[in-house]
Amino acid sequence: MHQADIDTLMADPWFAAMAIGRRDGLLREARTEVLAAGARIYGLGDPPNGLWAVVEGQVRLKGLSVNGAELLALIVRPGTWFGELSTLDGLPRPHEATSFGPARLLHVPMPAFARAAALQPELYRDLGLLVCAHQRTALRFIANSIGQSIRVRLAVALLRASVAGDGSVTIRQDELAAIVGIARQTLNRHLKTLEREGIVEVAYGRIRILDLAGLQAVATE
Amino acid sequence: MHQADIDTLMADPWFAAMAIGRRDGLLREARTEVLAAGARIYGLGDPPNGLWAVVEGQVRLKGLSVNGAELLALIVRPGTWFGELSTLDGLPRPHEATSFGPARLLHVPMPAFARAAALQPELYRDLGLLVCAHQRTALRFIANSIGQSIRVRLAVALLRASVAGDGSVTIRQDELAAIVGIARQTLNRHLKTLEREGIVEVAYGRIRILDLAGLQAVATE
DNA sequence: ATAAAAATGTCGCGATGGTGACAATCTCGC
DNA sequence: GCGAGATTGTCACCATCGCGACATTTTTAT
Repeated sequence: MHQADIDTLMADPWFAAMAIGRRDGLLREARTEVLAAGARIYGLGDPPNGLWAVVEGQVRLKGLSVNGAELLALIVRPGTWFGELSTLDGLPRPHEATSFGPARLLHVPMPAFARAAALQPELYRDLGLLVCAHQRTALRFIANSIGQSIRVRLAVALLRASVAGDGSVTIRQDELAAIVGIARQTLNRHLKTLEREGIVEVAYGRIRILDLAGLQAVATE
Repeated sequence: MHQADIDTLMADPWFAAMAIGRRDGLLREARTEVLAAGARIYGLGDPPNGLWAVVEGQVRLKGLSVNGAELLALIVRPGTWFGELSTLDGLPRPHEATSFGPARLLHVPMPAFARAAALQPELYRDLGLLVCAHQRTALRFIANSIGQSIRVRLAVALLRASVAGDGSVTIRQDELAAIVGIARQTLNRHLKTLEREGIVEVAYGRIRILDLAGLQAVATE
C-alpha cells in the first residue's frame, strides 16, 4: 500500500485513534479490491461480508423506506470505514452499498477479521467505537432533519455530498431528492432558486458549487 | 434482586443473549437506584455516568433539534438497557434521560463497568452489540419516518409509547407532537379523527387506546 | 374555594409541498 | 448521425401543514 493511501486512511478520526498494534493487525488482514463503476459491495438483507474502507473513489449507501422509495443515501468518501454494523452483530445488512464510479477499497472479510480479533480481542472494542461514531452521526442527522426547512436540508446534503477539494457533485436530481426526502419537482425548484442566487450551477446529472461560503451560510440559516 | 426483576431483565433480547458469566459480572457491579418522578438521570452534554437499565417505571430520552425544539423522545420500558453509547466511547451524552413517574433502575457506573470489564474484556464486545441494536432501531426509525403520512407515524408513536398490558399512554399532546415531528394543533386534529373512529380516547394528559388492532391496522396503512 | 397555570379544542389564513402532466434537453448505444 | 431512453424544467391544482389567536377545560397551588 502506498503512503498516500495510508495518509488517506489516517485522516479518519476513528482509524487514527486506534492503537497502533491493532491498526496494523487490521491492515494485515485487509486486501485491496478494485471495483468497476456501480459494483455491488453488499445488498440489503445480505449476510455480513466484513468490514470495508474507501481508499479511492466513492461508495454510496442506500436504504429503502417502507413505500419502497430510496432514502438515506449516504455518500462515503475516501478514508471512511463502513459495514461495521453487521460485521459486529452478524445480522443482515440494513442497507446496500455500491461503488459510484470506479473505486479502490480495503476489504476485511469476516474470517479475516475473526483471525485478527483472535490475536487482539480489543479489536471488537474498536469496532464498537466505530458503531458509536456512526450512531452519533445518525442522531445528528435526525436532529438536523426534523423541523429544518427544505432549503437548509438541501444545502447540508450538497455540502456532505461534495467531495473535498472539488466543488462538483455528480448526482441525479431524483437521487438528491430522495436524500433530502422531498419530491423531485420540489427539489428542482429549490435548486433553481440557489442557481439564481449564484450559489450553485445546475447541469445534467451534476451540480457545481460556485459559492461554497454562500452555501455554508444557507446551511446554517 | 427479586426473581420478578430478573424475569423483566431477561425479556430483553440483548441481555438474554449475553454469556452467563458476563451477565453475572455485570449484575454484580450494578446497584439499584430508586428515583422520584422526573428525576434527572443524565443531561445532554454530560460526561458519561455509566450504563442503566429500567426495572420498574418509565424513562424518557429527549434530544434537542437545532431550533431548540424537543425531539426524539423515546420512551424506555422496563427490561431495557440504555446509556451505552457514551459509556462505550466516553463522549458526552447525546440526549437527556429523566424518569417519568417513580422508577427503579439498575446502575453500573463507569468505574464499576471498568472493573467488570477488566475481569471479562468481552463485556466491551457486549456493549458494542447493544449499540448495534440501538443503531438498527434508529435506522428503522428513519426508514419509517421519511415519506410516511402523519396518520401512520402517529399510530406507530402511540403503539411504541403504550406500556405493554396497559392501553393507556400518559403524555401531553405537545410532547407527542414533538415525537411525531408536527405542530400541536395538527396532532390534535389527527387525534380527534382517531377518536371519532373509536380507536382511541383522548383525555387531559392521557390517551387511552380502545381498539389496539385498529391502531395497528392504521400503523401499517 | 378560588385563582393561576397548564393543557386542550377549534378556526381561518397563508405558505408550501406533492402530484400528474407534458415539453425540452441530454446521453448513450447502434 | 440518430433515435430511444433518461433526465431535467415547469406548470397548475389540490391537500395539508404551520401558525396565530382565542375560548374552554382541567389541574395545581395557596
